[in-house]
Amino acid sequence: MKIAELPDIALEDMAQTLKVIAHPVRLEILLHLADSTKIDVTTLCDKLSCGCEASMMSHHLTKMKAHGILTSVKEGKQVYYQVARKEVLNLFQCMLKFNA
Amino acid sequence: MKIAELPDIALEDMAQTLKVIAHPVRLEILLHLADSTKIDVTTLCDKLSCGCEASMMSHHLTKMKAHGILTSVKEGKQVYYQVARKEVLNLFQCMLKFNA
DNA sequence: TTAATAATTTAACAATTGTTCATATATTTA
DNA sequence: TAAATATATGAACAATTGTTAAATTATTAA
Repeated sequence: MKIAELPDIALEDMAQTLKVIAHPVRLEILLHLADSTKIDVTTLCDKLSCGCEASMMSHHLTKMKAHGILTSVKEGKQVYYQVARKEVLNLFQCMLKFNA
Repeated sequence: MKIAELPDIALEDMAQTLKVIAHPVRLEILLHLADSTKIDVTTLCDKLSCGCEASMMSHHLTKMKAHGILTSVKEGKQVYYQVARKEVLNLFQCMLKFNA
C-alpha cells in the first residue's frame, strides 16, 4: 500500500497515541505484556527493571488505559492489565528495523 | 519473531525516537516526504496543511535530523530534506492497523 | 556591493508531561 | 469491625517540549 493512498489519517490522534507509548517505562510495560496475557500492578512492579513503585506504575497504566492501549479487569484485590490490541506490539518490530 | 526474543532493546532510545515522531506536524512532514524524494523548507511550508512558517518548520526539521530521522543537502539557497531510512514509514501502516 | 531570498538560530515564554508523596478507596483476612 | 493489602487519585512541583518573534547567516541576483 502506498503511503499517499492511506485513508484519512488523523494525525493528531496518531501523534497522541504515539506520545503515550513513547516513554521508556511504558514501553517496558508493553514489552512485558506482550508475553504474559495479563498481569497485576504489584507483579509488574516486581518484574520490570524500571524500579517503579505502585503509584507511579498505576499512573502509567491508567494513562495507557485511558488511551485505549490497555484494558483491565479487577479480580479481588488486584487489577489485571493486558494490551487492548496485539497490533501495538508491531511497533517494536517496526522500530527495531528502523534502528538496524 | 517472538517479542520476548527481540535483541536488547534500548528502550530509552526507542522512546526518544518515538517522542520526536509523535507530533502532528512532524508526522505530516514524514507523510509528505514518503512520496517526494526530497523537498525544501519553503515548499514544505506551502504544501502542508499545518500552516507552519519557515522558522517553525525549520525547528521541526532540525529536530528530526538531529535524531537521525531525516537527512538534508544544501543546493544553492535551499536545503532539501529527505527521510534517512524509509523504514520509519512502516510506522504509518503499523499505527493504522492499530487504530482500525 | 546592496538588496532580496532561504534557512537557521536564539532567547523568552507557554504548555504539556513526568514524578513524588500523601491520601483515599476497595477488598480481603484476622 | 479493625488491620492489612492492592490500587487509584490528587495536588504540588520539576522537567521537558512547543511556539513565537527577532536577529543571524548564507546565497544569489540586481
